[in-house]
Amino acid sequence: MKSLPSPTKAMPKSHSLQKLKLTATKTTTNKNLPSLSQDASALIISASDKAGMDGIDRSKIDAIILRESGNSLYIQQQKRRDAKVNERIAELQTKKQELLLTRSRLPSNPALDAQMQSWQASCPCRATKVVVDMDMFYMACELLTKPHLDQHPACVGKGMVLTSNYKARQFGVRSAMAGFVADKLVEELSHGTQRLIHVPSNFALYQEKAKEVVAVLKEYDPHLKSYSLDEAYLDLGPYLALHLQHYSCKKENENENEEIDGWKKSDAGDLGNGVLSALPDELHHWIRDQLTGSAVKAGGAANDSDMDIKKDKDAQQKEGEEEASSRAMDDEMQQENDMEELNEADSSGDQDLDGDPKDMNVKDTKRPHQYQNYMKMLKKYSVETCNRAIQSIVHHMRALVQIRTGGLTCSAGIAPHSGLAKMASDINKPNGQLLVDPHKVLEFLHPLPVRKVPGIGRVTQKILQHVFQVETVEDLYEQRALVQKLFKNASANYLLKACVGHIGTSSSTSSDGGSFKSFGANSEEIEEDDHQKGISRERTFRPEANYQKLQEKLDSIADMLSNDMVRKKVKAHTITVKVKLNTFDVWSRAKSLDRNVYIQDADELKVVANELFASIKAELAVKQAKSMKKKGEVHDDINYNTSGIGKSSSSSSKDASFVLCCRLLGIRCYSLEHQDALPQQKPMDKFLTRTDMASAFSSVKQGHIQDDPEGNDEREATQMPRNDKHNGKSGDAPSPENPMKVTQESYTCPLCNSVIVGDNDVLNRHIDTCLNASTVRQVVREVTQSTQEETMTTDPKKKASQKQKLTDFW
DNA sequence: GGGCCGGACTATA
DNA sequence: TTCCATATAGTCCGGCCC
Ligand SMILES: Cc1cn([C@H]2C[C@H](O)[C@@H](COP(=O)(O)OP(=O)(O)OP(=O)(O)O)O2)c(=O)[nH]c1=O
Ligand SMILES: [Mg+2]
Repeated sequence: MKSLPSPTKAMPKSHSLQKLKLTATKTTTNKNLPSLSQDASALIISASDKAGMDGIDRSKIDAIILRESGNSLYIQQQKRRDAKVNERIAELQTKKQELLLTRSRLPSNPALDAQMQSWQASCPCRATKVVVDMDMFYMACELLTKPHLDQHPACVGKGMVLTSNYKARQFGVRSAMAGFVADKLVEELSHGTQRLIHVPSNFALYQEKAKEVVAVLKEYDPHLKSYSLDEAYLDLGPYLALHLQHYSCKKENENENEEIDGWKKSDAGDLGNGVLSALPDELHHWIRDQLTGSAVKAGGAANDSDMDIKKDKDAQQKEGEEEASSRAMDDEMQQENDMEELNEADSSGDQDLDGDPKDMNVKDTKRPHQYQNYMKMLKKYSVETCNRAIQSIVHHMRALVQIRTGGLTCSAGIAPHSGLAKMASDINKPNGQLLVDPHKVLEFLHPLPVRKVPGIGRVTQKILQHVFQVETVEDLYEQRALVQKLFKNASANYLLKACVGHIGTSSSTSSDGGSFKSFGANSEEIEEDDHQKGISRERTFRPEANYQKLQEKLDSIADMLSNDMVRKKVKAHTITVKVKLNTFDVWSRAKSLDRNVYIQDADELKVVANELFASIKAELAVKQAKSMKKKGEVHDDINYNTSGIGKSSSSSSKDASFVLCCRLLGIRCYSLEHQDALPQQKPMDKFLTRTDMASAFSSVKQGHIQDDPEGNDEREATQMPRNDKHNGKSGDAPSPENPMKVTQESYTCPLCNSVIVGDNDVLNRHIDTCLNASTVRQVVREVTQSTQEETMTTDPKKKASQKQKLTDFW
């Protein structure tokens, strides 16, 4: 029912929007689930409205997607997920009613409004933050050598669409879509006229091209941040300042800049005289050298003495020319200052010149005074002048990217805040750019659908829509009082800041648990902890139920991950194993090693991973046992117990044993530390044993080129007899998995796998026994684990005790 | 009450 | 027939320990 309002198209330059304003009360009465589309499709399909200028009816696209998706296990899982979201929405609606009581809206909160005012006021007075986003990146890289492909709808990725060209987008084909669905879209919507071409992904190529792009961009901002291959966040403040300085020296077109003279003279003096007639290229080279020159110094210092940067401050200062600071001076920073001192924002920062302790104490290490100086310089020029200049600079920059990469185009957003720039970069998407005037932030922002705000995804959007009747950012602003009350701190703050344009770093949301996190803001603030937080590997495969085979897969993943860690020279303190059942339900279990214990070795990783995997299996068994007991009995239908655990094959006998059937396994490591920063500590060497064979992997390495995320490679898969229902359980080996089918009236306990003869009562009694054995979990763990003699483990003691229990239990 | 953990969720490319 | 990925990161909350 009620389909989501078709997302607005790629927002043409003019911000004509379509906010269906549902004024006033509207839902005061319907307490629960007003009009939540039980369809689930709301959360599942569409909702994206990417830049793919489509010429085809959106409803047709959605219809095909829905039809092709059918009622697959995947879709079923999506619906379960959607149902949970609906529950949350219902809860929020209730809370909202409690808050509102009879009122239609909350009274304004002066404190809140003041706070928002300050956020708004902290907006940098010039738009210098730039976000560069490559156009259909992967595809564009492929088109470089296969330009003919662009004449047809095409995409990168086989099983999954990683990205697509515009011809394909017209048919609704977009990122993260299943390949077969994409095929159908093209076939049907072109009336059989065209077929979607799939290009295998080639990460090495994308990385290579990305490197070329970054090389160009760094000439404009040596401190740029890029969070993915196709995106970069830069702050052209310094560049812009030097650029303007040059021209103002050249001709006095700007009256406003008097005080700035000091700067001009000292820094660009020579340029002012000798490069007056510098061509754009020469000017660029000069500025580039100015920036990179200092960047090198600053960068080096920063990297080396991460912790002592504060001390370096003096040193840096005397240098005078280094401006590494550009990074440090960030929206976020300003914001923080504003928060505490609720003033300034503009002109100030003089004090900073002499290491101000207060600023320092806050995590922020280096306080780029230099950066502030550049910003001060910019203020000497009118907003219009700055806008014009930076537009031109960015235009040249994009052209340079295209030239240096042999044809790749990109789009850019320019704004006073990185988040805004990010949003702006999407608007003139194919090979275009857009600047958000510092004075017209809200005019740009408010008409946009909230989904456009980085950090607000499908779920948050749905919540905002159904609980607050919020469609656009302006609607969100209007609901600020309620938003503040119903969302958790971090989330509420993020949303509130966002609706007044203060979009930098993000966070996550979801009011009662979720969270939305955004990405690094612009060039600074976050910078300091740019160290990797986690590293992981996961693999999807044809659903497999044989535990041993699954263990082998897990081991292989551990090998890959270990290699990655060795390459990156990091060790992990916490390991988590992720499992996706054939039902698409995901489970994970984590374990932190003993204090100060970090691992990297493949074999050690395998031990921990297997342990965790076993524990997942055990817990799922318990889960099934409980649900089974609750339901009163074991039946042989395809019970969809969300745990996704199917009972073993035997379709005839009432077999309660469960078979953990997964379609994906993954290992994630976090709490990372650089190996060199760790004391040699090899605690409990005796347990680590390690037959050195691990070193075998160290060889080769083609430089961690990310694997192809696009589902099916050519991994055997595809073929395989697959007997009807219940994916075939091959003749399981000795593993406890598929207990030989038992004759009628006998059950197999999902916990201990022992065969129980008797009726349901008997079975339930037995299950109770198993469940009551508080040690079940550990037991199972031990069992599966025991196979790996030499269990290293970080807790030899605990291990021992478990072993004890194990023997007791059994 | 602070800090660490673990597990579920959300988000982005 | 086939038949929905991979890698990273941040938030929130309940538990547990001290
Ligand atoms: C969105 C998305 C992108 N990607 C990859 C493929 C994309 O080419 C690359 C960059 O993502 P995007 O910038 O989101 O998309 P794009 O560059 O292909 O197209 P656009 O012109 O709209 O910017 O990241 C994925 O692998 N999975 C995803 O879910
Ligand atoms: Mg892109």
